[in-house]
Amino acid sequence: MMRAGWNPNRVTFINILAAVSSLSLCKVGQQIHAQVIKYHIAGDTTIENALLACYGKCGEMDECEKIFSRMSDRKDDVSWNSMISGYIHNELLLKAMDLVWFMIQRGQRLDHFTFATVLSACASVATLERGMEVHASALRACLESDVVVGSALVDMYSKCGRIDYALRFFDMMPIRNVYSWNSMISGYARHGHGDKALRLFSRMKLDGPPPDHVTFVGVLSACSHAGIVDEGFKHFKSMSQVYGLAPRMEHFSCIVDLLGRAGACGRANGRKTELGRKAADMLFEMEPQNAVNYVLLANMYASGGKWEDVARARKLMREAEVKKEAGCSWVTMKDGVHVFVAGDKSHPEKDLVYEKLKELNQKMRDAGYVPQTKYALYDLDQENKEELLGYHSERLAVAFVLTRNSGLPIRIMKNLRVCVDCHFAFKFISKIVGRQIVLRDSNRFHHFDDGKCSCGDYW
DNA sequence: CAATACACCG
Repeated sequence: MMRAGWNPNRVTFINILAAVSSLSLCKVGQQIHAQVIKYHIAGDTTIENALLACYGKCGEMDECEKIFSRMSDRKDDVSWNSMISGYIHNELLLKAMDLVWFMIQRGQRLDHFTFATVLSACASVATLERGMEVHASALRACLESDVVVGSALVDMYSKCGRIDYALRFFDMMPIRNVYSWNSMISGYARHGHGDKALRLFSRMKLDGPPPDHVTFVGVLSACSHAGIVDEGFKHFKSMSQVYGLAPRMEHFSCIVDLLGRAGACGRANGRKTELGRKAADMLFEMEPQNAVNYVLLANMYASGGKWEDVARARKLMREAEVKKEAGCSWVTMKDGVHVFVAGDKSHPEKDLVYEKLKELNQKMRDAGYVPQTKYALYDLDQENKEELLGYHSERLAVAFVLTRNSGLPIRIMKNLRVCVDCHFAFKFISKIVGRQIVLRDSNRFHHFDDGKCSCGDYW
């Protein structure tokens, strides 16, 4: 266009910046920024907003802050919202919340974009208390019946462990879109209510919007969490055959997981294992650096007792040199959020925590607890295995909560899946201390009460 | 120009 002698104007730049930010092309964004200055349109609010969105998606919040402060009275709602969502996408939640708080204090009206973004932040860190405050603000702003805010609320309540509130709200919504239905179906899946998820899916097919690929992620994961293999396959087939939706990577993941969890590959299900292996191959091709795919395949074989295949999957993973995230757990107390990592010695009350853990361990052993070391995939001797298992982050978190007095359910959040041993231990702990424990792992919610877990030991 | 839903997770 420029070679042909045309000059770009603000509309050109708005569109270019939108394209660049959707691709997260940071370097290109900077070049466009330079051009914007050259063409003397850097003081245009829409252009500045597009730059904020672009830098935010590229992880350049420092640059956003510079632009934002330069904008002074040119800022509009979009500028504020872009900053908030930029902070949230870059995991700067405190800064995002500070900005929201600042907006409220200066009497600025929050719109449905702000609420949706802030609720997704509450959902992602699972802070129910804050989520409910945001809900109350949305109510005051008369945005509670907005479908975008409503869907975000359903998701927030489900991810914060209150599937009951999620359903109550879902049922009250005057208008529901595909996001609302998907949030509720995935919520049921996350809480292990496979039957309810499938029933809601049937209802959606009757009088809801047409299901999309996300709906099927929810449906398939619901089947996986509840161990419903055959019906899961039926839905997987209907996805392409009835709804014309081509299966994506995430659907193949669900299928591999479904087979693994149900232990189908050890049984007379050779064809399905074959499908699982093919699905895994496709995943490796699509994202060879994602550790999760290797773990999935290994789990599928492990559940069927195919140990040589497990070893082979793990070897593949080593060869691909993939890395995994470190595990941590956190709890919200009156004095704030406390984070723990395995074997952590950094907490200010660590002495009390370890003392409590020691006391718990003794009581657990007296009650018949034996460390489930055979499920730990470390190549270590028995003693070391027990040592490592005994100090997983969720144990530190539960011990920490128990050093403080209260009768409320103990709510613990963890970024990875709970291991067999910790799951076993938590059942004992719930009985010994007579407290309900709600553990949200990366996968789902576990409700421990009086020596039992709501997942029925299947997760 | 900003927004909500998504499986897997030593």
